[in-house]
Amino acid sequence: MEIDTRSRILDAAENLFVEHGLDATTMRMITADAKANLAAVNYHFGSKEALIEAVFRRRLTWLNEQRIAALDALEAEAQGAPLKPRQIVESFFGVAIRLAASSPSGKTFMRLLGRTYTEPTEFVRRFLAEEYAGVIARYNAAFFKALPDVPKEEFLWRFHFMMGALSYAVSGTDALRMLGPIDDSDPEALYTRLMSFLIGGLRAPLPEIQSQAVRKPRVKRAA
Amino acid sequence: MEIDTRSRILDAAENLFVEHGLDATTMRMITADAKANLAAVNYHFGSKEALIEAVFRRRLTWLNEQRIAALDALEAEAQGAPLKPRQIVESFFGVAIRLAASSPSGKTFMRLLGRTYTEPTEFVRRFLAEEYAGVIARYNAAFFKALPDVPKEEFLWRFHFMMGALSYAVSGTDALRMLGPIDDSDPEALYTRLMSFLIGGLRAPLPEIQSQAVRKPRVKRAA
DNA sequence: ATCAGTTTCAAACGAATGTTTGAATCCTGA
DNA sequence: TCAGGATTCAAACATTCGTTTGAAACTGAT
Repeated sequence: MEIDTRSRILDAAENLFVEHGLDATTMRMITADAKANLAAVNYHFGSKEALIEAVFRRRLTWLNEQRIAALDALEAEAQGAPLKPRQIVESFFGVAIRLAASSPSGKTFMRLLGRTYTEPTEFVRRFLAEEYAGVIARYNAAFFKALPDVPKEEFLWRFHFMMGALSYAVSGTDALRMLGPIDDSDPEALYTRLMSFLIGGLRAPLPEIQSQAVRKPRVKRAA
Repeated sequence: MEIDTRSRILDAAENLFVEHGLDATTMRMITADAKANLAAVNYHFGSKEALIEAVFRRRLTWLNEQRIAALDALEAEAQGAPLKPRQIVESFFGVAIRLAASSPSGKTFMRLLGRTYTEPTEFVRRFLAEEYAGVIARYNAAFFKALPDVPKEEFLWRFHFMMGALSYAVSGTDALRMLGPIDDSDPEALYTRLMSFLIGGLRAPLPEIQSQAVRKPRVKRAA
């Protein structure tokens, strides 16, 4: 037994959460996989909820730091000029895809994360929002600077759609496999494929929304 | 009490499944909401799993029949000529969006469905795949006829990405709300927004995948 | 070698789960 | 009107869940 019990539990939990979901993964499954006693989770983490939070925080904090750093680097290089939308998208989603591609456990985590956005469990959503608040604010500002003509609401929706595509991209190809024979062994290819799709969606002509309120000035092309 | 117990249970279960997830929704919550006795679910459906299956089948069968019908209508009108990719996408995703927009319970169901694609529960995935098999085959054929130059694998990936965007589009704006103030009250606007995004993604330039195998002849534009 | 602090362990806890039971009640057709 | 099947009901079933407990085992510094 090389690694300490705490880390073994984190790893085992991460894998089991992806495979069975948060609720369906029991303490007994986790401790059995981690070759630890049943009481070990409560001893090291306090509760199952605290363990879930620890599993997410371990990776998510790092992930969002990387995103901020990527944006910092881009903005430093641009010296005050607006970034290209493509650069912004690539820095945000690229970090995620690369994490998924870097290691089996990274992929495991990204699958878990993608699924959790829509998970209705209250406390998970709460600290997810909390963990994301800073990053979103930064990227929002960068996008508004890059595309001042695009209404903020339109961009938010597209960002939301992009998150959905990312989620499915990493969230396992189980659903995809039922559509036909698929090769998902090449992470680099996945990155390229997803990026093309995301940029295509982002740059699509803005729809003409028939709003109940006064119509905003129309912009034909997003970027 | 107008409606019969069986229907009341189906409606209550559908709502609760969206709000709390499949596992976290208990028989006691369902029967309480449906104003029925605890034993009623087992009496009318046999088990909780059978109830879940019934909840999905009630809507999903109808949904996919609509999709087939929409495709039939388009192909009849085209008289053997290939359809435009935009038509195909609109007929597949449009049916889903319209169901979500048609009624509160329709929206409820679409949110549930979107979340379930990535749900790891074995038996749910199995009959989901089974229910989708026919539709996917039809749409695959239509797409290949419309875009014979696009490698089937590329299209499958983009279809997968589009499903992700659809999922997030309907799967509640809980996640979206944490990004900023959002108005999701207008289903028509959502339909238009999502369509623009999907078509933009579908028509994006094909990525140049550096495959390990022999490179397929490259096509610069998908459609 | 001793001992305080940390970690592991087997066992049990109460609460909540899906399901079953058998009697009570409702409804319908003869 | 009344028998008989369909439905509802309160109660209990066996399991399983996350958590707690108190003793045993281990660890490293004095």
